[in-house]
Amino acid sequence: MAERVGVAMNDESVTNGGRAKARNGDSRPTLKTIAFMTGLGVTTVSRALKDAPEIGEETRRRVQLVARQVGYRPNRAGVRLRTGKTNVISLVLDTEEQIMGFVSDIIYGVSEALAPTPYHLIVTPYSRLNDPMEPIRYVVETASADGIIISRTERDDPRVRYLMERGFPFATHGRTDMGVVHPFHDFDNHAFALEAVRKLAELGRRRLALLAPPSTLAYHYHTVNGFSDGLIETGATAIPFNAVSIDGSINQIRTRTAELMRRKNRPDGIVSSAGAATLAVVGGIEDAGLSVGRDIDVVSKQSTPLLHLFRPALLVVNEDFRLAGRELARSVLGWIDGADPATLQSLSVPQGVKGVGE
Amino acid sequence: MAERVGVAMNDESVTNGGRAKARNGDSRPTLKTIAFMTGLGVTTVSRALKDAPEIGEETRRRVQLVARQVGYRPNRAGVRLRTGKTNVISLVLDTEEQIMGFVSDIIYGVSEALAPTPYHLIVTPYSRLNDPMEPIRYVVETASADGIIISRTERDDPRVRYLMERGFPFATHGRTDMGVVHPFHDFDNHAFALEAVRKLAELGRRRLALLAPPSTLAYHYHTVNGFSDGLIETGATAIPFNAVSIDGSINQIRTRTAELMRRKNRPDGIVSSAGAATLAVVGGIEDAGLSVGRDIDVVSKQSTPLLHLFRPALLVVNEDFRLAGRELARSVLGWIDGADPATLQSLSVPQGVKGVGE
DNA sequence: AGGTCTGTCTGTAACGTTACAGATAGCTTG
DNA sequence: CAAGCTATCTGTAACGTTACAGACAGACCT
Repeated sequence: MAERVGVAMNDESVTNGGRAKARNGDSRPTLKTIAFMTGLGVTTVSRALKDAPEIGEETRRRVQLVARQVGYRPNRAGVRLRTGKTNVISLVLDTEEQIMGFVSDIIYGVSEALAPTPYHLIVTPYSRLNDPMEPIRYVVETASADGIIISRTERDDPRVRYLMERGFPFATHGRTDMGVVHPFHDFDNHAFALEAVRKLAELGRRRLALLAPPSTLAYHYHTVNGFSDGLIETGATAIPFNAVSIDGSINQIRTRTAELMRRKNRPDGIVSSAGAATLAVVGGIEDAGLSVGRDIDVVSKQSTPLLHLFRPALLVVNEDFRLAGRELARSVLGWIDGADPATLQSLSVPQGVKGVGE
Repeated sequence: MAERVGVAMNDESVTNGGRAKARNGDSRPTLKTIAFMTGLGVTTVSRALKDAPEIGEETRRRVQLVARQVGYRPNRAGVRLRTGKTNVISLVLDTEEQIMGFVSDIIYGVSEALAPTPYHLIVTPYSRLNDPMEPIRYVVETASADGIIISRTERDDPRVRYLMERGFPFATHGRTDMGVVHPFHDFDNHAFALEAVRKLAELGRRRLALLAPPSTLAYHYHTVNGFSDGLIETGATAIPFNAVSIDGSINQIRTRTAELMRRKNRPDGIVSSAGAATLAVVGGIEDAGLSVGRDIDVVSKQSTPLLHLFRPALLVVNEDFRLAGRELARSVLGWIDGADPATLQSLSVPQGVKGVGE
């Protein structure tokens, strides 16, 4: 048996005057409810709640008090229909993405940044095997979000071009190389690869291989360039990894690594751009009868501090994806709020190569 | 320079008659656009598009053709405001969740199931350190979704109680033990633990420890019961794990395991309920100077087939979280569509304990 | 012929919000 | 004292959709 709840109201069906028309207790309060309770017009209530200038101080306080009392929350559909503002950020994710939970870290990071705002996070999936433009077009055409966060950014990314043309707010995880200014957050992969090579050189390693991101992605180039710069600086030699990237399957990476390690001129140092891939690399090394830390050293990025449990001799550089999520969210929100995109770019600098326990 | 697009329309500001009022080419088409183009009323168009019965066959086809041509997509805000239907499913996630990407797998699974529907997925984060009811209340009170997916289900879960009372559609990841019928998807953790014990017994292991889920969660009990049943069946002995669950930190689990392994009556078999935790367990075992496969065997659940790369001797049982996501989505959608909740429960059966390469 | 039914189609109102264009009252100003 | 200002507050209309209550024609009965 339901208790009688709420304030008694004259639910007159006045169609034109409208002042007294209001819902009774059961459904959630609207502006009309508060208007009725305070004896004000809905317009006044609406403005009072958003601190508009032409509202009397006392009225404002009264309205806000009542609104708090009845637990008023603006109806998103109403706002959205009227203003076109969705209060939604769309995170576009590739469902082919492999293993290891950096995706959840990004999501949590974005959520964290969105929590104190009225924005909701909606996940828009796609498969990179199909058309990567499709989800972007969908969001823009149906205006289902106020901003978009993109990952797997390419050097010349059609999604970025499309969104720039339309002036639709977005931020990319990873920089592009298109000569256009847009918000992004990126990890400094050049610095990562450079420091990795330095570390390996320091350990006396001279023949280095790089397991890079797929060449379609922007940060492939940063990584490769950092690696090259490191080779030049240290005088070490590059041993090419045979047609495989961190996007390869576990088994593929493992096999290719084993092949590589059985060659005469095998590497004595490897730089790996992803934690999960590194597990496969180590598997391949050991398949070839060799041992990490003795025959070879491996420097790997990792997003979760687990690799040392695997092989204590591994060297790691941490990449914080939760931070990335936060920064990306801050960037899109900034753009939506009208900030200059040039000020919404951030780079996360690696904190150095670490051994076990460091 | 923008091309001239779209059909020329008389944008008369007829306020009452209304038939001819329509937008010109730039913004997205609405029912009014199609009504104008076909010469029909908006109501007719609306009904024709949803295959309502009282629309003539030819009219229906004509409307649908035009709609397709102009790329009509219903305005979500309009629908939502009018009908109260949000076409949104909320996935409520704990941001304290540790490591390893099973969260992304669930998200991808849910996305997959939602893709062919008009539903969007919104991620509603919370911290289990604060009030777990808060996100649920928020979604229900603001009617910001048509259905909710809950994880970290407890045996007697207040969220389930709350939602049942209000008849709000939801599905839980994990069963409850509350005597109420509600949709869920669960992995058969009883079977997992039972099979794990059997396998260990088969290998001659007699003193078994269990690293269980935290006792707040429903599947803690399934796991513990399966483990117990296995002990009874095989006559093996339980060695209690000292106050630690898979929710513990990596270091905590590692330390506790090492302590355990240094005791006189140390276990010669361990069952672990989570892949990430298992890495720590193995770390602890080796800290104590012992070796997996020789001094002890470990059976672990894993969501991503990576553990064998870590220690080939590990035994694993796979849990498919993408499948879980799909099933959870199907369950909520089913409830929303009015299906009997009793038919929306599913259990995923472990596919057996596997060694390397199996 | 008059009535009723059926198959199609129709306009109006409403969901909750905000932009806009006033309205009112009290004050100041010339 | 009229005119103008300022500080507050107001109602109406519109965003795009669907529920509802018809309206109209033609067919079918009696």
